[in-house]
Amino acid sequence: MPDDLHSSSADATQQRLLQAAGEVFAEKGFHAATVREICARAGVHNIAAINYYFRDKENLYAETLRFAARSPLYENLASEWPTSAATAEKLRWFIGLLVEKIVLASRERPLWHMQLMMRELTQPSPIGERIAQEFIRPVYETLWTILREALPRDVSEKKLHLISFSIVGQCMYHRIARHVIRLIVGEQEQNTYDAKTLTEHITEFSCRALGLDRKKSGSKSQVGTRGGKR
Amino acid sequence: MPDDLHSSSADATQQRLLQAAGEVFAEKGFHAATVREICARAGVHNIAAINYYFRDKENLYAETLRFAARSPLYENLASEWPTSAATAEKLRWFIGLLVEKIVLASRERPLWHMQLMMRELTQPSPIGERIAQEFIRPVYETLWTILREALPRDVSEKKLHLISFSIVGQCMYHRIARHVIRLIVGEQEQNTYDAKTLTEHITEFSCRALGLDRKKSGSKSQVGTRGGKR
DNA sequence: AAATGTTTTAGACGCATGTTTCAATCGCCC
DNA sequence: GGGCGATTGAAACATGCGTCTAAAACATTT
Repeated sequence: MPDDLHSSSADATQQRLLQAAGEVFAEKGFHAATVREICARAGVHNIAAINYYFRDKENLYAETLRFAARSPLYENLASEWPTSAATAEKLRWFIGLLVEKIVLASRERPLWHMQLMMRELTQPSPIGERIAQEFIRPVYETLWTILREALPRDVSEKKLHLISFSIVGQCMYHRIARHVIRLIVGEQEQNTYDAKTLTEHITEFSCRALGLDRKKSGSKSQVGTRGGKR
Repeated sequence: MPDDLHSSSADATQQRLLQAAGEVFAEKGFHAATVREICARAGVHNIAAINYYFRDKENLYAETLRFAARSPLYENLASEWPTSAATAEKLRWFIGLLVEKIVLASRERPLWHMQLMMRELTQPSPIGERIAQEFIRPVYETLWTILREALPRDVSEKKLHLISFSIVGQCMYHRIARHVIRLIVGEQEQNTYDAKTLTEHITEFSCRALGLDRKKSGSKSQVGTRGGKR
């Protein structure tokens, strides 16, 4: 028999605890989550392990949040920037990133990462406030850069803020209010809201609102509301 | 001395408990809220009052949610419908209603009503799931009616859903992510986001996206992104 | 094989929670 | 004024929580 058969071999219990804690915290929140349930889901038979590996429950929570913050979103924001593309295409790239990395559960990463982060963003706790702030800032700064380039110079900073909230709000709503959306359209249709569909819709909606053409970086638009089938 | 001077005269302790419970539940959530803090904030010196007037903590929570659901939003949705106005004006009326009654704290009603409702909508609990569902349904049905009239007939139902989520998402984001917004623009600027400002921006943004004119119920639009100061 | 540092186990601890109990008090009607 | 239901008061209850302690089991090195 292979020597890595017994349960606690390669996958250190510390990492299993972090994984399980992330899931439970994301589902139930800090207070409703119990260390006993976390240990049970991690397959750890004793609850003292949390105090052994992590100091206490609060530190465990902060650690899971730190882990979730190390998302691939960061690297994408920094590296894969399409510098040469038209402004409308940059906006599509940004919206696609938000939808793919935050809104929808990606196959590469477990879904509790962004669930937990959203929880901290909508209801910040003293424990993870800082972490969540440092997570969300670069997102808006990236969007600002794109919008500054896309819009006329005389657009006020306040208007720019409102526009960015309109765009980010559209994206985030599909994660934050996913229970409401499921209620309205049913689980079946919600499953058809994949990354491509949402990105296409929100980009189209926003570009028309801003008068951005999809081909060049001009500021005039061509309208005509034909949604059609998809 | 007047006979209604003592603290527990006209304002029944039951109502003070409901009010206090609503505030605490809205701020901290069901689990983090304690009956002792609720009683303290209500000025009730003994904690058994909660089990006396309301059966238990869960029922108290459901009762506060029921109270919050009886919002003036309902009456407005049913009665003050501007039937004769242009479709763009109907959309502005709807957005204005959402912003005023849900997003911003109105003077007429305490702010915990919608705080609590948003909490239940974003993270539904078995206790209040039904109440929250019955609250949000009419909102979307009203928006559907407006959009159906405003958009061409060949717009698919799925597209209509996506559009409605784009509009509602823009509005709700200012309540759900108000901590993020405060972080981004600062508390000072956030205070300038009054009902009029938000309604105007979201209406303009959405009407342009849909190609709706602001005067007639036509489907052509006139663009030119001039934000300017407000 | 012995020693040493690391991890796991079992159990108990103190504390805060929601709930219950029962007596005391108040308001009101006959 | 006495009787009586409704309300309030104070204390105690059981339970579940996060944390701690100390010994056992394990792994690794000497």
